[in-house]
Amino acid sequence: LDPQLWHACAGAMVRMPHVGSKVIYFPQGHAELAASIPEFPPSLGMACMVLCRVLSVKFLADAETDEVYARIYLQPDTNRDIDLHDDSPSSPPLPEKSASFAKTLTQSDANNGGGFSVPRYCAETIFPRLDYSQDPPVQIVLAKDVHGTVWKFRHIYRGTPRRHLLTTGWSNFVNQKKLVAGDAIVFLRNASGELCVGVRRSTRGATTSINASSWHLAAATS
Amino acid sequence: LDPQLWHACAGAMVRMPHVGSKVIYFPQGHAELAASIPEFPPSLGMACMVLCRVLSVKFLADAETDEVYARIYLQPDTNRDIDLHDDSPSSPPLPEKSASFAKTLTQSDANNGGGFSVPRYCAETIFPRLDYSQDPPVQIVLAKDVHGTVWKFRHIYRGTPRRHLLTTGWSNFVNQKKLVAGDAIVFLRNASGELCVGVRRSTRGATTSINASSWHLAAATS
DNA sequence: TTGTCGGCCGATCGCCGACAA
DNA sequence: TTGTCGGCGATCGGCCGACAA
Repeated sequence: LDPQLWHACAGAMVRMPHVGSKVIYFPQGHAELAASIPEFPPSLGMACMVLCRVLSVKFLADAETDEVYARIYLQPDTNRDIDLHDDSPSSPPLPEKSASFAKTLTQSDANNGGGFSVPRYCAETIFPRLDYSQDPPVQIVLAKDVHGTVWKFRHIYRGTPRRHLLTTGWSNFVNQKKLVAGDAIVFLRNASGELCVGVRRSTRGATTSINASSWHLAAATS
Repeated sequence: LDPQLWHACAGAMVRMPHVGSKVIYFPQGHAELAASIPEFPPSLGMACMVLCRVLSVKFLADAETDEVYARIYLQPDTNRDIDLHDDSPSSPPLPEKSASFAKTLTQSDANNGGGFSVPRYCAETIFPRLDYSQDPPVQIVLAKDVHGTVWKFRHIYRGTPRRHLLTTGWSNFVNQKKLVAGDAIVFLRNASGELCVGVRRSTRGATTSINASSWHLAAATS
């Protein structure tokens, strides 16, 4: 899974810690977010926070919903003094600028009767160059999702006044991904120049839950 | 799950042992059918057959495919002499006669474009009585599947020459159950007079596999 | 008796520009 | 610039009897 696509789907608010950096783990905060109560090793005691080292970070996406998440392995750190200034706890903006664009789906976008209204900025900076000498200008656009699956869209520039639209292929995408108005779609041109597409679901209904049983604290010899 | 519907779906070849009866369990035969190798308790040794008592028999149907199967608990029997004559190892034909009819789906039945051609015998003996004074005779038929879900079909007697057909509702049933030509459908009128419907999938592709991990031999104190 | 086919009609899908926010 | 709407043409689902096996 492309880290840039992952970050574009997660949104700009999300910063992930680097491997080797120090973080503070809050068991209670984790427990409150988890769908079921995670089991903590008794050695941890009832500490409200645990200073940890990040052993590994894996960027993942749910196979069904495409929702992105990360699996982070933590090791309790023996160094008791909480001095986080020497570590950069959050990842800096990615060095390679990858153009991305997110749009929340309108009712018309999500209606199965129609297509997708592409904001001009997205069409001109993210999509492949369109040949405006045609009338109307049309092209087929291919985009990879988080699983590597390629989706095909007909991209046309038409109407009065002129606007960019995705028509054929869009309806299929909406149905397969079960998108509804309010969900967001992310288009991104990654470092290799490939067009990618991701989704960011609206939080209505609190569908996002953390599977507590998949969480483990690395056993610390301390 | 109605035992009569279960037997109708399983077919006439399938006979199930009664609770309390003696059976011979063949570990190797079981292992060859199972998807993964079942683990046998070491106390069993390498016996090629084990004389057992039937502790319980539960008639079940797969939640996804509707395929019927049974969960049977066995207890190794201390009585070493293999004299099965006093026990009736297989269930006799069910005492209450419940009319049932099975038909293998033709290409036309499975085509999404069409309906289901009901053999006359099935329509006249299994289906609810049709009012032939109408022109054409039509009725709505309700049928319960193995999960208790009720399916609705339009049953009409029309055409020249006249024949029984299921039209509206049939296509939906075929799609939901993922039926293809070669699969069989079972109609049955159970003891309570309710119409039931089951499926018996063709064995092409050997989709039926036994989940070995769900099998256990009752620990015998012997 | 019943499996397959072509006809046909209505529903739905989805592409379109008009219009207005 | 772009969200929503009504129009409308193409496609598809599905009901029908004809016909033959």
